[in-house]
Amino acid sequence: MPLNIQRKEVLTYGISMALLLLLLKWLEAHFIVFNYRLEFFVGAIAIIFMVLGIWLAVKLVKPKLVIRVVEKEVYINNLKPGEINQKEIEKFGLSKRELEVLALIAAGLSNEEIAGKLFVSLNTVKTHSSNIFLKLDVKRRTQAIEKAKRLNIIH
Amino acid sequence: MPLNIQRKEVLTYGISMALLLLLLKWLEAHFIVFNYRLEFFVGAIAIIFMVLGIWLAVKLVKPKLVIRVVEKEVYINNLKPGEINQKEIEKFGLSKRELEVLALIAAGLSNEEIAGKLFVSLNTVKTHSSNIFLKLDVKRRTQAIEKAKRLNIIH
DNA sequence: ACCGAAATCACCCGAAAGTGTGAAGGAAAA
DNA sequence: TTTTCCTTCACACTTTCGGGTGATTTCGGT
Repeated sequence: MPLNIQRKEVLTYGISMALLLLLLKWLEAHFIVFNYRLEFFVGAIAIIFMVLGIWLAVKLVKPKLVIRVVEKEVYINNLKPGEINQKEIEKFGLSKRELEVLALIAAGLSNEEIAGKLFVSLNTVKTHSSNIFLKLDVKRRTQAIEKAKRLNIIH
Repeated sequence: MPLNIQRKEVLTYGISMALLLLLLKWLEAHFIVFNYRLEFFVGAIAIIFMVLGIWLAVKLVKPKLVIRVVEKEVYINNLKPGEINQKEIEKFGLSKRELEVLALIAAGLSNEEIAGKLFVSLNTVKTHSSNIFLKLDVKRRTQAIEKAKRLNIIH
């Protein structure tokens, strides 16, 4: 139990103590104390000093610290994993179809496979990918993948 | 000052109080108390109850609750970003040079650019990348990127 | 000293990717 | 209604990629 007793508080306590003893002396001198039963007198003293003790302790004892550690999950980039950055997409003006193609490119599909999956011709996929590269300002599909992943345009 | 007085503690205090009063009675009954001066007796009572009060207060003062929020970074896959999975690399038997080439492929470089960066010929880079595709069991560089990133072989 | 893996390079060929241009239909906006 | 954008497709052409084969050098381990 760490007691952080400061000089000022001790002084206050000392003065209180002295005053109480003075009162005691006065009571003894005037024989008033013996008008009451000894138990009552002792009980009063006990209560007074106990209250004083409680007051002292509450005043001076450093509050107990209970540290409750709460873990807060923090995602890097303010983005939950797998979340896409809509603002970046709008910034580059990528259309819905172009995003589909971009995602499939990043998945490692060839243009022909993409064409098959989207039910369009190979030439269409080529056009889309060319437009993607233009809008993203890249030269190759691998660069497009890198940039798109870095900017959270695709997961 | 919030006092959190619990039933058990109050009981303990009550018993202590009763014992003390019993002691007092006994002392009074045996007239031992009057062998000493009244001030000493009262002082003893005062000190005892003050200590009791202090003890009570210290015991019962509600501990101050401090909530400490610890930010915990959350990563997918138990791997820190940029951390690589050495076991996967060994599983595929990728050499050091092949890893370099793989990283540059994933960075979006062309074979020629990789050759320039590694001070080797274009044919060497082609050989490396072919071996990479064989070891990773993929057909294209984009597939290699996808697989390598998924398995944390590269960042 | 020898072996095997790694790294280097060359050449050829076919496949895939990317460029440029043009065009047509449809939907939404001005 | 006109314009703009999206989507679709074609064709020709260039570049890059990837497979196959073979060769040389270097380096660590037995």
